[in-house]
Amino acid sequence: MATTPLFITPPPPPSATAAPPFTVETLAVLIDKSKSKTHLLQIHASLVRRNLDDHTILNFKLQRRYSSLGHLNYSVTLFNRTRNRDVYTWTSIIHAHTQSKLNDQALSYYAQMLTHRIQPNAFTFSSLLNGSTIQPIKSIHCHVIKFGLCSDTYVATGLVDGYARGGDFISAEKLFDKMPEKSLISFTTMLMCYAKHGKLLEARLLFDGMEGNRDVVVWNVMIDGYAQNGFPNECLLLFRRMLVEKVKPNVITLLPVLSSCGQVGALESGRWVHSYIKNGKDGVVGVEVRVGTALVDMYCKCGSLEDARKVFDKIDGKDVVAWNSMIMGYAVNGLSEEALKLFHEMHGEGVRPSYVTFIALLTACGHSGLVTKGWEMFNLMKNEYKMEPRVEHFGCMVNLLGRAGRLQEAYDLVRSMKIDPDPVIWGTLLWACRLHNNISLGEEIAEFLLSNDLASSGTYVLLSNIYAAAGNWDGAAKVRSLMKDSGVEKEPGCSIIEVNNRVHEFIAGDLKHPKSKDIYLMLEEMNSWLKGKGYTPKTDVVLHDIGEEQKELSLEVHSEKLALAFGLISTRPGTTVKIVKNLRVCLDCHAVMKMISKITGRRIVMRDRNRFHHFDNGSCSCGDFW
DNA sequence: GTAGGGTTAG
Repeated sequence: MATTPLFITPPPPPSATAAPPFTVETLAVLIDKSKSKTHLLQIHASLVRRNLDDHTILNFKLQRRYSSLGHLNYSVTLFNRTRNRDVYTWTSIIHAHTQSKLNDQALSYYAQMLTHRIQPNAFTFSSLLNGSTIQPIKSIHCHVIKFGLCSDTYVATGLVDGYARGGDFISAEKLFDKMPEKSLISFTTMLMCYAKHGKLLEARLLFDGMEGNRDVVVWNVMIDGYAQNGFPNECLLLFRRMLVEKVKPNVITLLPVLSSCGQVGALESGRWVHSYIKNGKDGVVGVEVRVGTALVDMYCKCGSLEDARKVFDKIDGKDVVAWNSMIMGYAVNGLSEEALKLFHEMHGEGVRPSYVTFIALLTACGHSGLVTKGWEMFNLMKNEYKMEPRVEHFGCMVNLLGRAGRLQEAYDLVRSMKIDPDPVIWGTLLWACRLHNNISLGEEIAEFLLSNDLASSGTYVLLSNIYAAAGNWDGAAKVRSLMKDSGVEKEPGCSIIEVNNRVHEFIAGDLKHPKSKDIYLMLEEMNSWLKGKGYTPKTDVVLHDIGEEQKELSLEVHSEKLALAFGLISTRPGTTVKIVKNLRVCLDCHAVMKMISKITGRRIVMRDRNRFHHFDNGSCSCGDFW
C-alpha cells in the first residue's frame, strides 16, 4: 500500500494567538468544502495543533475528502494512523477503494474489519458493492444474509448489480424479483442488466411497466440497449417516442441515437439530431467532445465526409477518440491520403495515438493498396510507440498484403504471429485467395479451419466461392452440404435505404415492401437500360450450378438492386442515393451501380460491411479494388 | 460523520 508521509513538516508550537477559535463543526465544514490537497493538509495540520487528530468524526471526514479528491494514498495513511476506527472509518476506506476499482483491496479491508470485530452495516455493503465486479459475489451475499441486511434496498440493489456485472444474470433476476421494496435505481439496475446481456425483450417489458416513473436515465439505458445490441431502428423509434412524451434528452441520450443513425446510414435522421443539438444551445461555437465524436462517426458512416470534417474542426479539446473517428472515417471511405495527413496533424498537436489509431491507419493503407506505407505504420507502432500489435493489426496487414496479391507474405505473417490468429484473419486470407484465384492455398487454409473446428459461415461461403470460380461444382456442392451438416447458416444479405426519415429494408427477392410492384417495374426498366448499354450480368458470382438464365434472375433481385430501384423511384432526380448493405457488395451489383450512376446522372453512395463505395458517372471511388 | 444508475472509435 502507498505510504506517502503525511507529516513532513512538524506542526508549529501551540500558541494562544495562532489558532482562531474554530469549533469541531466549523472545521468539519471546512474539510467538506476544501478544494485541494494543500488546503486539506493545512486543515489537517491545524487539527493536529488543536489535539483534534483523534477526533473520529473529523478523521472520517478528512479521510473521505482525501480520497474523493483522488488522493487515496493520503486516505490510507490517515486510516493507518487512526486509533479509534469505527464502522464509519472502515466503510469509508472500503468505499475509497471500490471507487478506485481496487476491489481486492476493498475486500481485504472488509475482511480486516471483521477480524477487528467491527460489525458491518448496510452502508458497508453498499460501499463494498459500489458498481464493482467484486468477487466472489455469492460470499458477499451470504454475509449480507448473515447480518440481516437483505431487505435494505441499497444493499439488494448493489447485489443485483454485482451479480449482473459478474455475468450471473439468473441470480440478479431472482434477487430483484424478491426485493420487498424497489427504488427507481433498483429498476434501472435490473434494466441495465437486461440490456447488457442483450435481453431486449425482457428489458422492454420492464421498461414499459415503469411507465409514469421513468427518468431520463431509464430512457437512456433502454435506448442504448437497442443501439448496442444491433437494433438501431428500435433505438431511433424509442428516441422519437421519448421526444413525443416530452422527456428532455441529455448528452448521453444523443450518443446511442447518433450511433444508430450511423449503423443504418440514416443521414436525414442524423442531420435532424445535429440540428436539434445546435438549436439546443445559443450560438455556442465549440462542440462537446463526446457528442462531436459521435457526430463525426455518424456522418462518416453515412458517407458524408464534408459534414464530418466540419464538425470535427469545431470540437473543443479533441481527444484521441475524436481523432480516431475522423481518421477511420477517411480510411473506410477510401481517402487514405487524408487519413495519413490527419495522423500527422494529430501528432503535431501532441496527441498520443492509441491502438485504434493504428487500426485506422492500416485500414486506410489497405483500402488503397499502400503496402510500403502499411509496413511503415506497423513498424512505427512497434518501434516508436512501443505498442505490441494486436490481432486486429495483424488482420489489417493480412488484408493489405493479401489483396495486393502478396499471399505468401500474408500467410507467412499469420504463421509468425505469437498470438492466435482469429477467424477474421483466416477469412481475410481466404478472401484474398478467392480474389487472386489461388485455389491450392485456399484449400489448404480451408481444410485447416474445418479440421480445427474454426470454420464460420464465411469460411464455407468463401471456399465454395473459390471452387465455383474455378468451375469445380463438385467441390462447391460438397462444401455446401458440409455447411448444412455443420448447422452454420449463411447470413442473409440485406440492404437498407433511408427515404423521408424512414428506413426501408430489403432482402434478396423481397416482395414485402408496400411499393413492391413499382420497385420491380423499376428493376425491369433498369435492366433494359443496362442491356441497351451492352451490359452482361456477371453470372460467375452465383455459386450454384444452375443455368445461365436462372443465374441472371437470381442476380437481378439482389437486395442492393431492390434498394437502388426503390431509391430511384422515391427520390427526386439528381438526389444522391445512399444504400447500406450488411455484407460485402457483390461484383455484379457493383458493376450495375457504376452503370446506373452514369445513366441516371445520380451519385450512389453504398456502404458495405467493409467500406464505402461512391459511384459517380460510371466509376467508383474504390477503383474496383475492394 | 456514511451508500446506488447511463459514455464515443474497429
